Amino acid sequence: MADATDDRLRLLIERIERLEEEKKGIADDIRDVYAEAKAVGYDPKIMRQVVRLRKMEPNDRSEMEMVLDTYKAALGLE
Amino acid sequence: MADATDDRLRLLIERIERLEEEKKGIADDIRDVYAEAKAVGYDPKIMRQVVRLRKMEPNDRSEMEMVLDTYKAALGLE
Amino acid sequence: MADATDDRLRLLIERIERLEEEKKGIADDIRDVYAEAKAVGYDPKIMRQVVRLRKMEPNDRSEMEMVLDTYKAALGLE
Amino acid sequence: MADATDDRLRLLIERIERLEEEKKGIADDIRDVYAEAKAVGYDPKIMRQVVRLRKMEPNDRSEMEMVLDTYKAALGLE
DNA sequence: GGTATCGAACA
DNA sequence: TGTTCGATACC
Repeated sequence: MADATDDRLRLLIERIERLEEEKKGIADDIRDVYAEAKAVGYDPKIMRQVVRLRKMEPNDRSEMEMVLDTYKAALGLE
Repeated sequence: MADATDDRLRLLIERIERLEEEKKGIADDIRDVYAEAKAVGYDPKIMRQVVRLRKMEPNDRSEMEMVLDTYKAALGLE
Repeated sequence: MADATDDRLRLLIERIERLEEEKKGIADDIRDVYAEAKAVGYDPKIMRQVVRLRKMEPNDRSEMEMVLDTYKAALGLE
Repeated sequence: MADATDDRLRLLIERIERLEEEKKGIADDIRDVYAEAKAVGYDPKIMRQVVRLRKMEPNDRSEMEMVLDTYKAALGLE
């Protein structure tokens, strides 16, 4: 016999489950876009890197790329 | 000088970015629900286990729990 | 023209790479043990759960299992 | 009363646990090296990128970097 | 190979 | 402590 506490927990869990379904739906959409991009010749893996770079502040990105170049030079990478 | 190919890539990337924003919004909502649950005394970590269990087929779940109990007994867990 | 600073960075990187190789070797060993267990009929996924449970303090574990049972009851799981 | 089957499972689990301890020890060592590098002014996050790049085949890396530059140009990233 | 979960690193 | 990020496990 479910009491009030049980119901409160159940409602929270059900809200989470609904949200997780929505999230999964969107994740599927994203996957579809990558698949579509791949089908017309783009490299999904590199697209993911681009998305990551675009998320950064421009200043942070150029700063980061500058330091990265320094390290690569120090290690004979390229 | 952006050509048609550039635009196609850009459009794909922008679709992905919009979807990722939506996904993040929902992830934030989920986090909020767990925080709310924690605030009223529930344990978020255990709630996550429950969510996972509820995702499984009932038969699979009881099968899994039976085997787990067997292993625990074999190892003196509990 | 590598200077002293370059060398310092390189040495740090190389130490990390050696350690990562060792780590990978051990990860491979672990995977092999799970594969061996599976070959004689054990379920690797459930074994991982057992390993996780054994890592916990006995008090924490029984506490956690008690709460989990409560939640499951509240949600009609089992 | 533990039978032979119990013992076999126990031995497998214990082998895994020993290996996981070793693995954790090495992970700690790696963390220490990054901390040491940070203490003398290097950026651990970028060091991790360098380690990742050095893991790739040189050909794969330059190929990847070339495509990445193309995409960045197409998107006005720098 | 890709995604989701988990634990560690950092603020 | 809480969030973010990388590593790991599962599909």
